[in-house]
Amino acid sequence: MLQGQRITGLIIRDSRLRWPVATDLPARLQGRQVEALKRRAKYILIRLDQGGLVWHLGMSGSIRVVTADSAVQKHDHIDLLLDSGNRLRYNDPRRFGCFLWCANPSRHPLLADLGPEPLGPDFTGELLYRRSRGRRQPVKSFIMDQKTVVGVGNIYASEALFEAGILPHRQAGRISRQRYALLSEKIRRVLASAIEQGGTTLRDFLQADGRPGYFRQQLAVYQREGLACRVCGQTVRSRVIGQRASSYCSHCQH
DNA sequence: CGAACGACCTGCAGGC
DNA sequence: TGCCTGCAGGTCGTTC
Repeated sequence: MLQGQRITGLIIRDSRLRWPVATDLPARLQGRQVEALKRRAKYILIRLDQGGLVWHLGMSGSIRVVTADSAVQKHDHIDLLLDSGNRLRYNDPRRFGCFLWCANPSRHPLLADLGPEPLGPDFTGELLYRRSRGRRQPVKSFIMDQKTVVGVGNIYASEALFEAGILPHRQAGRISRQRYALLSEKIRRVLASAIEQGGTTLRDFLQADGRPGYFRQQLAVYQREGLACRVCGQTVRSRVIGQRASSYCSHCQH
């Protein structure tokens, strides 16, 4: 339990992340008490008795709970020392994450324009429909835009569009209210299912406990280009949309 | 304003 | 075997 613990120190081994870790962070954090732990989109927000932290794991970051004598591994960037004697050790091979101090983490500018949580009550088909009017961009780009809804990355966007029977390159502004109702439902279902299975392991991604995620086994189109669609048998196709590989079944999706 | 796209970075796969 | 290239991912910042 992190809440209630006091921070006894911070070790910065490698400050190179998306933004350099501030050199005054150890001094700022020393002696602070953790008041609350929250999440918004993929940001971890830690409220302290004075200020707090905005922490993002990028795509390859992980945190493990270790003790002082645990061997340091490649890409271990930061240790957050706690008065329990444990440490939170942050490892991030690709350095896409960040570790930022903020006077009020939940009001950090990075969070200002984020759309609703996909599993929360504010995310509806009606919202997708309204926000998409007049938009000419592909629907896949639209749902991957964090201003539309947070948390829908390339894998889950591809899968949800397949489940909803919508072609990824279809113009967002030309999709009906009814189809967006279905799409919002599928986005929720796909994300909930992926979370249940511990995420999707591609190459080197692992869960916090070191086990792989098992959602990969039920991917319908993502990274299945050239293979038979699991529903109709037709070959899964792929094209680049918004600089991202996007696979789909042209028989099941319209 | 929306939209497109480059940039960041490393590990891995594939080709030679 | 070893080198080189290309790709993958999340999301900000810049440019059109």
